[in-house]
Amino acid sequence: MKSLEQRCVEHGLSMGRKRRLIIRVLSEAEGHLSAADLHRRVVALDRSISLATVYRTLTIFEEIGVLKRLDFGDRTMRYEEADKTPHDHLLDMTDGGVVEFQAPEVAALLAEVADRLGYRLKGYRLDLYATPVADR
Amino acid sequence: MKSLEQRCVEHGLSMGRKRRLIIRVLSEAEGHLSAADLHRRVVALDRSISLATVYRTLTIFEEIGVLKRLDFGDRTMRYEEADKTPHDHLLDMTDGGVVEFQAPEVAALLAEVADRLGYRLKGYRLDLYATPVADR
DNA sequence: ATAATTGCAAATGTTTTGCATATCG
DNA sequence: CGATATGCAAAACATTTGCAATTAT
Repeated sequence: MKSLEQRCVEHGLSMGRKRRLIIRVLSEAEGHLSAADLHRRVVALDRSISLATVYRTLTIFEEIGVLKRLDFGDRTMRYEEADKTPHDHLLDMTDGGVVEFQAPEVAALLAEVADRLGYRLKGYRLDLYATPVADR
Repeated sequence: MKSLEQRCVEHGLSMGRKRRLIIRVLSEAEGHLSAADLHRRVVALDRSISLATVYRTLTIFEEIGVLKRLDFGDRTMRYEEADKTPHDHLLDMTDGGVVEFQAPEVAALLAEVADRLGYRLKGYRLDLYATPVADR
């Protein structure tokens, strides 16, 4: 699988030391990072990297399709790798945790719904809010 | 159906002139209003009503369950009446329009998906992004 | 050398808040 | 009167941007 860096080069981005560092942190990170999250981690390795750079990098990476921007309804955007298999999010209301899941049937149904309305589905955004079932 | 004002009284809110005015504008409005939208309309009737009051009113109304807060991913929150029949939103990518639709099958499927993950579905948020089909 | 990237501080845009004043019950 | 609600200006935030300085190619 192509590395983030390779994909940057393909898009004609120059690869400075700081950008490399951000890429490294991104590659090692799990889950859904906000700009502040990422900045915190990156600053731990090089305290000269500014928040503005982190924002600019995230924006660029979203534009070249390396990251996907997530919006969970609080007012901070989060990012995740774009090339993961498509999935949606279930938000655990008891602890704020995020469970990822795949549901091809859902996508199929949504496409059909859009079709009924006279539209072609280009994408969707689905977040489930749920509480864990006790017995298990 | 209970009026907004009735529901406010039930929650022990006092009903000043300005709040009544905001309620009136809200009742007559259609669709998904932002705080700025609402303020614009309200100010047309009484230019002494501040944006802060509009925000405070929206927050209160959401807390007492009269309004539902919507987040379409741009960074301004919108509100709609909470007691409308449940529905989701399809966003027309060509003109930014919002089409509301009902899809009980979707809700049913989502509940089942949550169940498979060991959760009980409490709510969800679904936005479809789509383009109109030309021929029709 | 030329173009891309960055830090900093200032600017944005939305929403919230402290406090004194006005209004409600 | 005591409790709420409001206006105003300032504060909070997340995010973006202008510009001069640094780094990449």
